[in-house]
Amino acid sequence: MMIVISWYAKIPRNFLTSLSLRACMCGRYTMFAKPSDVQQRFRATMSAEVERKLSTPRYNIAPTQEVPIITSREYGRTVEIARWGLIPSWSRDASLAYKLINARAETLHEKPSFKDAFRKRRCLVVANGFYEWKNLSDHTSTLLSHPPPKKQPIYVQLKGGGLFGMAGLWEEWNNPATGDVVTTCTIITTQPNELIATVHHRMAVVLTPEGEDVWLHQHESLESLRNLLKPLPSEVFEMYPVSTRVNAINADDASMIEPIALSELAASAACASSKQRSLFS
DNA sequence: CCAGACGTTGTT
DNA sequence: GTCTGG
DNA sequence: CCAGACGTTGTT
DNA sequence: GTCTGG
Repeated sequence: MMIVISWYAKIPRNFLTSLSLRACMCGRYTMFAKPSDVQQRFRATMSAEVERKLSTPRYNIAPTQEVPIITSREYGRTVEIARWGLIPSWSRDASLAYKLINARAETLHEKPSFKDAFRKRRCLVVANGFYEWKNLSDHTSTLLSHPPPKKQPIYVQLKGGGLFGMAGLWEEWNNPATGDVVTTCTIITTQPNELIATVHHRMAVVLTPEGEDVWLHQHESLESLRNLLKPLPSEVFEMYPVSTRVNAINADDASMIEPIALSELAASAACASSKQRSLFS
């Protein structure tokens, strides 16, 4: 903490106020609702196996892991399980997957990796909330000799903590090595609303229930689909800092989303502008 | 035509 | 599969 | 997203 | 630094 204070003293005021804090979107999220709540919220059916997998609440879902998605089938909506990280059907191997955890809304209609899935395989990625990491170290590092890298994880959810669907795409890939069919998915990102813009320049596309209906409808015009890929207003979200324990891949329990005490906000409190700091209270 | 890439994030 | 680069 | 690895040869 | 794994 003493070190943090000494940095603060060295940073020119105008520099501090122009500091833009950065973090990443959609690299980690939560889904801890009961299977029956998922069914009800999305009017979807699920197999016994899916129900079994959803019965474990998740507070730290990471790329490459199995996640629940909502797809639209001839017989209605279903909850299915997909691996997070899209593998296009034409991939020779699975190496692209770790790169394709997000798809940019602005360009997905023209990218070879997403184009076909955008037309034919849209889905909802079911979530209770997601994490962002505020990077508090980059600009200050040019002024200070040895600043320790500081990142503050922030949890974002709908006010009240309700379930929501993120716009996603899914694919089936045939693994030539094993013959297995692998179902994968990706989460679409777009420009942020004002609240999330204080943290980062991208955000996941969260749909309204009405938007979900359009997104999952099989024969929508590409234009009306693209119109859905916009940020929901700031007013529907709330966010707060959480423990860095979420950094550890294997940490996964309800304490991940507990607000941490202001006294634990060392670096973020020291570096954040007053406007950004107000978000913590 | 064939060969080769096919992506996002953040950081600089 | 589909697009870009040569 | 963060954490952790980052390699080959030969031997078992 | 960059890639893979979770």
